[in-house]
Amino acid sequence: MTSSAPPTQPRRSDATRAAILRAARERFAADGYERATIRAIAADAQIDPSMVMRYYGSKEGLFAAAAEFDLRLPDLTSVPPARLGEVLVRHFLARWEGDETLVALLRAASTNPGAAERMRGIFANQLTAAVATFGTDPTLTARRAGLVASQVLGLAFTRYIVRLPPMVDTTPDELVSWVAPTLQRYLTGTPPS
Amino acid sequence: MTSSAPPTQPRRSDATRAAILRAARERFAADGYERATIRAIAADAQIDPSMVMRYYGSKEGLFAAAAEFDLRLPDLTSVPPARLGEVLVRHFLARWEGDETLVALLRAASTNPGAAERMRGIFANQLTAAVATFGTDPTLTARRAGLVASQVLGLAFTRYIVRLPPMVDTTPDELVSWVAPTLQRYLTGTPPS
DNA sequence: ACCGTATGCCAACACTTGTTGACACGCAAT
DNA sequence: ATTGCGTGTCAACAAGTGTTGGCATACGGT
Repeated sequence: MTSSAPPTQPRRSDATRAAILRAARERFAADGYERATIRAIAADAQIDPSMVMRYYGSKEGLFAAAAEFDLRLPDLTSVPPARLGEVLVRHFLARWEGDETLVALLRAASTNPGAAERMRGIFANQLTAAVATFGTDPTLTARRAGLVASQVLGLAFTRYIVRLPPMVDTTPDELVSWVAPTLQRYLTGTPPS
Repeated sequence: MTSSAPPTQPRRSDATRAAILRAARERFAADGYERATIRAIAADAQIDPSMVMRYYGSKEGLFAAAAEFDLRLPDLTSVPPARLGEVLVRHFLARWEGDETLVALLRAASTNPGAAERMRGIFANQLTAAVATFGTDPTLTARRAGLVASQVLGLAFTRYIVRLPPMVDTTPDELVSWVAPTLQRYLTGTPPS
């Protein structure tokens, strides 16, 4: 997402590349890595399967391009410490509802080692970095971030992947008010004995 | 798991059937539904692929048999209400570490609609039923159960599927003490405004 | 001993997969 | 007009998939 490309002049095939990427994200999000076939993606993008290979090299390469993702975490230092949990849940929910890339990554991460590795990278780097910005015991930072990830990914998993009815039917606002205190404690709570 | 079969007399092929089921669970847990091939499962069980078809009908049938699962939730009415969260996390962790069936189901549920449906059934029925045993507002029971599922499945997802390092390295006891208060609030906490 | 049946293996089918190479068209520069 | 190259289509390959039918063998009941 939002790649800052070097000032290469636009190619005539940019529209096709974008169509492929869009179709790929949809299919990966809906079907997972293995069920999303290059033929189906090409059909959605209304081009020939061989174009996918030419522009992205392989299925793995296509997925790597389609699963580029930035959590776009806000600057947590400018957030009132007591509202960290609320801000985080709300941000994650908005990020998920508005961009299916993360759902694609989530689905694929269950079965594709490369996707799992990327997911690990995203949360280990971006989330842990954000948690580290406000000064708590540095030895606990990784664990706090991991716990936050567990609740936030569990929320996404039950709501967007498994689609548990109570999690699908609940409004984002209600989810925020239930889950925010959890993240708040994971982030700033005193470690249990 | 632990199926209570009618008193049919033991077949000579029971050992083979069991070997297939064991290999299937391992493969489904390690690779997910689509990457776990019948040929690989048969090779693990040291029999011919056609035997799998004869005894389980199809790959879907094999998965259905291999993913039979009971959460074995304890009787929550005999638990001190203040310790419900702790008891639940500990139970889930133990259940996961000791039986790879749930991991198989979890992996498969990401890409296989049937597996997702089964996962929904398990949590909608077994967990919701357990939550309903202690009397809270019945209109909130499903939501409470859903929230518990989100945290518990997120724990499993980050620890066993994506394998986020901080979640893998943390001992079960530490996880319990962090997560128990979360479940406790989801189960018995007053609903937020 | 005989016979029906359960158990197992082998070979093959029909299909889908990712991937590749050859060939046609159209644009831009010379 | 001609050359080169980017863009696109078509057909095909090799490998792997779930699945099926036929055939051998060994067991259990009579």
